[in-house]
Amino acid sequence: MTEIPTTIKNEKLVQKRREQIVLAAIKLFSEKGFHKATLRDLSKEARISHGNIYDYIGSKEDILFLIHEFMADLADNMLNDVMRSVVDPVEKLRQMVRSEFNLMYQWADAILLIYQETHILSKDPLERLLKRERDHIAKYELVLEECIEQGAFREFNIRIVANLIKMMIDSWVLKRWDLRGYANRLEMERYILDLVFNGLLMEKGIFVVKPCEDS
Amino acid sequence: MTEIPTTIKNEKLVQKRREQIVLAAIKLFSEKGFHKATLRDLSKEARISHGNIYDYIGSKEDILFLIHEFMADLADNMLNDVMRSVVDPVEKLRQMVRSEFNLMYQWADAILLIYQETHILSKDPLERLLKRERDHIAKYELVLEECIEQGAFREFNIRIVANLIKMMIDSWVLKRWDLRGYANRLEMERYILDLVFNGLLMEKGIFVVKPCEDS
Amino acid sequence: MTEIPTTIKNEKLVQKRREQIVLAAIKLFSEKGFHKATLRDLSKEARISHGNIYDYIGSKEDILFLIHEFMADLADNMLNDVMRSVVDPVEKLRQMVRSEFNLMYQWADAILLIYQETHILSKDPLERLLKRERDHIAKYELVLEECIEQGAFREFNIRIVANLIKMMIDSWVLKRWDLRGYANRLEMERYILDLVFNGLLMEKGIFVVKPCEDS
Amino acid sequence: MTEIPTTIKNEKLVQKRREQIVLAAIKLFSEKGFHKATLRDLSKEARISHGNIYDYIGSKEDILFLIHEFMADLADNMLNDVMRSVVDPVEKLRQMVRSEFNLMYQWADAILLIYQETHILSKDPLERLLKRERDHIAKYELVLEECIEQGAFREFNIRIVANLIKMMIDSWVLKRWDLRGYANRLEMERYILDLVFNGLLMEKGIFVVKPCEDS
DNA sequence: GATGAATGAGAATTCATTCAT
DNA sequence: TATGAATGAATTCTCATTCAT
Repeated sequence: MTEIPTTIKNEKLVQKRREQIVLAAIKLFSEKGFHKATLRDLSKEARISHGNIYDYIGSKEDILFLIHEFMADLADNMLNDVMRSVVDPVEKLRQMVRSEFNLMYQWADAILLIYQETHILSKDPLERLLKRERDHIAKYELVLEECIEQGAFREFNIRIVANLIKMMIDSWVLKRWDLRGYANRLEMERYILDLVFNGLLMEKGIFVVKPCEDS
Repeated sequence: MTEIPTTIKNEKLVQKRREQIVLAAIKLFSEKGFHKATLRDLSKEARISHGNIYDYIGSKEDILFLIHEFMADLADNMLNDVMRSVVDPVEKLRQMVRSEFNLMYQWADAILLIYQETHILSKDPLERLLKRERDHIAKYELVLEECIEQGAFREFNIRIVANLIKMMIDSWVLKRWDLRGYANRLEMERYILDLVFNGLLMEKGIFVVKPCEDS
Repeated sequence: MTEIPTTIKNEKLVQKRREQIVLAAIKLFSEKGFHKATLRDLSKEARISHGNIYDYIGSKEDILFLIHEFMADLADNMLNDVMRSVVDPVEKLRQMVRSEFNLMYQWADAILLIYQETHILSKDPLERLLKRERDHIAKYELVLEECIEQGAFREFNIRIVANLIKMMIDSWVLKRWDLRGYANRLEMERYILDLVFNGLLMEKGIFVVKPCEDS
Repeated sequence: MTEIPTTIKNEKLVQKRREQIVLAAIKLFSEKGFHKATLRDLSKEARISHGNIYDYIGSKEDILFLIHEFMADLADNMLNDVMRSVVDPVEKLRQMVRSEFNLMYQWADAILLIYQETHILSKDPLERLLKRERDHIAKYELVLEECIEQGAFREFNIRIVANLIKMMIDSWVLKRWDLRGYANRLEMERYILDLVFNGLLMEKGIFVVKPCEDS
């Protein structure tokens, strides 16, 4: 599925070494940033000789892509599990948010890295990455649609809501310095869901947000 | 206010040259990324000679900081204007969101840059940057508080909501590839406010988000 | 006769594998040059596994030496055949030139390679190589001597003429880009012999090349 | 005339530094070969910092091209001088050969280098190089033509003779190990001219080299 | 203040060679 | 014998930064 070139024939070994590389890279790149981390450091961290690394990747940039694939696989599995095991759509959404939080909590470094460094990728891998991100968001869209069909949610632009929800979850990573200490992970989940479900207004319909001509 | 060192006495000139540098840097860093853009390119773009740049900054990194200061100044002025000219807190919030969108629309590149590259900054300038970000969010907190006091909004963790709102606005830049084509800027403003104000649920209170023990 | 080390006992196998290697190397080195051609490519071309090559050679450099030995063997056999089968010395010379051309025509790549890359060899193998080149030229010297003794050729510095003749033949390879299209192989043979035998002057003796003090 | 890229604006300086580089390169590449000589060594030899070298060339390969240009300029000037100052065509040819020898004597290393390493050049510079070589040979062709017109030389394929003469001269460099000790430079000149003018045969026309069908 | 030539540390990458299986 | 994974020395080139003019 991944087309990163390798000269190694043993597939199992490729899998294993790449995981070594990815894990070491998440750690190192998070500490020093992608550019300041050298492949020499990385090879030490991954316990692979630095020449050998190039038997498993084509360039330093590829590692960024591998990190994303790694995370995307985790996220896919996770959401698929939830979507399979929960029936009620609103509850499903709730569980998805919770799982996403769980994942993010464990892999905060990797997720931040993805936000910060993947713009470095060249056209092709970048497109693949965006495609996978898109597919991820699409799972939320699916559930939102079910919520609306079931009559629990009012009509809304589904894609936008899906993205906004994902964004709010990610804010836990992107704004950690400003949020930590003000809520723990569980509260944060709750706040987000509460906001998304109920909004801020005291009374429904009091404040109608009208279409507005530009200033 | 800025402590970036300069050997130049004429303050006006410093101001002017630094703006040249910042504007050129936003363009260049956005196109190529901070690391791939060289100071040679930058000096060409800024129409300042190569060596002369170092009379106005101490290091390449400083430019990142200057970009943030530049943007933060713009944002401050903007929000201050709104807060001064509007009385009703809910309306004030609405106008703030709109202004923020306006700014972001014009400076999308710079904002993305700040998300992606400022992690490079070393401790001191990074702390100053975070402080300014904090102050920016604090303005939203202020208004949210007013909304609650006035009885328009229910009680909520203000800091979190403020961050979530800012995050949703920024999603327009961070997820542009997934949102563009699904809403224009004005619709996006509306969607966000609608979501924040009213939530998704058909009927208020139907779905109570309970505190939840962890899984 | 060749002292390139090998760990392999079976001599026939050594012979066979080395020929695989030499033929692949001529092709590859000619296409890419000695340095840009990697042993990985070579092993693919030679259909020998990467590591196995080192059971038949000691270093990449050795391959260059093997190529020369291979060519020198061919050339020796060829000249020996001619020298054995022709009696008249002038005719013998003529046939030698022709055979040399024939060989060169088939192995142009290898001969060019030898001119271009053997300077890489280290002292010992280089000396052996030069020795064999010397022996090759010596065969021409032998025949030239016969021609003079027989009274067909006038006295001349034999070694120099022998080298000049060989050089002219090789020019077909060394200057192919400038000669191809101006003469085919057969004409070229004829031109060279004509020049060597008759010179350019209309009338014998008109232009005496005098010993000359330097400018 | 040379399109090798430079970031330096002062043309005189470019000229000067490039000469430093070329002279150092001839020495170093001759000693170690193009590939084994590192740019670090070169920079030391040329007394230019190794970063600075890249302000005058685009890549290591370019140096090879510069060497050829340098030599070709020398050769052009030299031949032009002779052709301008001598009238009699046969004498002109003689002087050209002598001058060529002179040049080769001083720059033997560079000429060998050109034979051995320029095949490394990529398409474009290689074509330019071959063009200049062609132009060089063409000067001999011109003079040969005059010799024929004047009735001194018999008809012959001019391009081929021109190349053969040049080749014989170069043999002094290409086969130095086999010729040195057998003739000094002045004798060598004489031998070549004698051979080219008079041929080897005792009597003119005794041995007619016939067109020959292939074997 | 401005210019642009010079410096040199540093990094990714390649590949001949080794060696366990 | 053969395979192919692993090693690590070595090298080109880049570019932030300095400094003489």
